Amino acid sequence: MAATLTERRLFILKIVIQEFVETATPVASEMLVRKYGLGFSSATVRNELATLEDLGYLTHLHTSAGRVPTDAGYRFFVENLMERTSLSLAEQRMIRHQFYQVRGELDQWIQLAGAVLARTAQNASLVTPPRAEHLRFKNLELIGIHETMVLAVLVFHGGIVKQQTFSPDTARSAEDLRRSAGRISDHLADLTISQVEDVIAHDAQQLAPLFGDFERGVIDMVIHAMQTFEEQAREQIHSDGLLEMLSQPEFIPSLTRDDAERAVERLRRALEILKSGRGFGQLIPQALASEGVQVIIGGEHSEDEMREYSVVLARYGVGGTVTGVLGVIGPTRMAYPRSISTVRYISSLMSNLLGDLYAGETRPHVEGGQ
Amino acid sequence: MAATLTERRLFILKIVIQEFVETATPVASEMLVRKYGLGFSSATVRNELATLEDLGYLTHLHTSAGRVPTDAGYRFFVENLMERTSLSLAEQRMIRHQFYQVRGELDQWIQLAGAVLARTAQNASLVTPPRAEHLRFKNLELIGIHETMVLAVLVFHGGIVKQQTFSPDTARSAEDLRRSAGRISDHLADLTISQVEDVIAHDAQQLAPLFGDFERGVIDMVIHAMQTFEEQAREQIHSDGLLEMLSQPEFIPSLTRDDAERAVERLRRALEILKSGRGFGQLIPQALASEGVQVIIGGEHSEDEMREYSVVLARYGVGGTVTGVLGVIGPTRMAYPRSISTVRYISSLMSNLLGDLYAGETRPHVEGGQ
DNA sequence: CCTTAGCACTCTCGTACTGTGAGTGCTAAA
DNA sequence: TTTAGCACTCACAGTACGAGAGTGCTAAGG
Repeated sequence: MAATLTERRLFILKIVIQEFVETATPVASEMLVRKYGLGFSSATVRNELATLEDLGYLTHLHTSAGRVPTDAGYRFFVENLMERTSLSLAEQRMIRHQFYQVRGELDQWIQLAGAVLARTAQNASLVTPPRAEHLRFKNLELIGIHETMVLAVLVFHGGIVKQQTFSPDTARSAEDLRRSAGRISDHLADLTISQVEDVIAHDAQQLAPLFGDFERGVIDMVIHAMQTFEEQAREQIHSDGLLEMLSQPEFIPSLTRDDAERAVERLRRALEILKSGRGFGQLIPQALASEGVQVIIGGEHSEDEMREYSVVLARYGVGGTVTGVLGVIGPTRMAYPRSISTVRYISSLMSNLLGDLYAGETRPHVEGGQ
Repeated sequence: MAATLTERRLFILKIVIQEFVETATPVASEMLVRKYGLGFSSATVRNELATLEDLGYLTHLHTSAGRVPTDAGYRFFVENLMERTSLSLAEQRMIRHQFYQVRGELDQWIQLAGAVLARTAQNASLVTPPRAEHLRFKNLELIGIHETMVLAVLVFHGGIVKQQTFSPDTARSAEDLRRSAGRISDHLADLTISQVEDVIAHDAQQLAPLFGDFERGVIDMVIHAMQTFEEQAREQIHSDGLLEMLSQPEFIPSLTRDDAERAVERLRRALEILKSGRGFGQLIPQALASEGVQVIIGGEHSEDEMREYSVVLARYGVGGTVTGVLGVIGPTRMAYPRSISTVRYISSLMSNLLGDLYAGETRPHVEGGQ
């Protein structure tokens, strides 16, 4: 039972997994011998395969089919067998160039990160916007659109901007609006929601002369906007690369009836997972609390719907304050080395970009730097 | 040959289409007689069906299958047979309520419009943001994030906001930034891109004393930002409701082999169409130039990839200046009355909402108004 | 002339059966 | 310990067949 993992067995396990990842078909003993010019016969390989199966790293779908890695097999591969590579310098340069094209536009970074992850890892990707735990107010601008409509531009620390229109009870001049905005900005500068609420609650008397009905209304709106914005931010997950993932063989039905049916079902499920974000909901906070690249393989997920998928995640951001999560999701049969190096590279790239937005924070250096 | 369209034939055509839209299975003569209590036999119906087939409104997949509408059949139905309904008041109220929840947030309107269209019409939806043909500058705000990083908030007419960060060569105080922003805002107010360019090119001498290197740099950035923003806006198509569309029977494979395969293929195609926006690219400008609800059915599309789909589109917006397009896309077997009334309602709702943002423009009144 | 009952014909769909090929597991010998 | 040999298993594709649905046509009836 308790067979040992000889050098040869490790090697066979490794090539079985690599082979399966590449071809998506169960791998046979004979084939390994031929393709890799192994110095021993297929019967020997079969014996080894049987042992690896006993150890739980491989399985059989049915008696006369080739071997397929189990989740445990992938886990072992990721932990002990695969070589840690980096993206090629050419790829790195190309990616950096794309980010350079949209310099200065945070929203675009996120979109681009998703697109690049998907294309590079040939799987779906997910990116959450970088967010501080709590929004910190920085500045408010009020711009009259017409007599009864005002555009409020709220700026928060970290270059986060939110716009919101509202119609005040009484018309106000541009000058009035500017003054009001200035007064409010001065008083709320650098505060979080709860601090804003505190200030308003406690200093009501002192503020009364400065803040009329209009200003009170605006502040209420600011609080409301910050609250909903924080809530949205917590849940917001950009996903991309659906098509890339769907071009994986798992989703391309062979000619047999039930496989086609299963493929459609898988497809629909995958869609639901990506669209709703259910399935990796809990993964995000978990990843936010970790360092380095996280890999969650198939059955290791806590949700059933995810047990056919693996996720490669990494935190990115500056220091411990403004962070987001990005990663790749795909079938458990995934090119882990590539996914991992992609996620690692993009996350450090994004960290660097964000670093430029924040002064005085520690700034990790990206491989092959910018 | 040149058979006439008697009252009875029209009625039969109508119920055939309604039946097929509802059940997604070819409709048989016997079944019509039973279900609709027709006063004549199935043989008679068969004769009539044959005539309608001669006229090009129906087809046969093979000899012994029920009738299926052709594109021409749907077209005739939409034009002459279907009764124009409106969404129920309850639905209208529910939808208005949802929009009320996100009042003041233009981005959310678009997202919500897409979601509501999809859910109500049970198909995919597409929405382009409302855009003026040309951005018109309104206001610029410069906010220092730290010594070497400045956040620029550009506000355009129509409440459109764009943010952009950049790092100036030399550090500047908050007061400096405000003054620069003010000067630039004053000079560029209400201008389009080309006008901005003109001003800069022609008034170089006069402006020289006011605008130093820093201001020139900022203005260049503003021009660049406006350009890319306009380009992006032209191409931007939000789509939603992929899942709703995919729950249509067209995408749910029956148990037969080739059908399953075809379903997967359809699915993949649909995805590509929605993701890339190819396929209805030309439809958008076309819809922008038209009034009312446009229906494009199957083979009427100019692209082959779209010939299995129908699109129901409408322009929305204020006057002729700030407009967008929204609509529904799904299999040609579509509940046209419902899709059309949904699109009609949402488009007038969006027009109304936008109307509040623009003073002095004509403002069409939405059914059951807000 | 329109309607309809009757019936033959066509085509799909599901099932059952079969041969083939790939690949394993085991055994016995080297 | 390795390996040749072989029986065994199982998916897969092709074929055949019966059942069922629905049409188209024809001939009779109003």
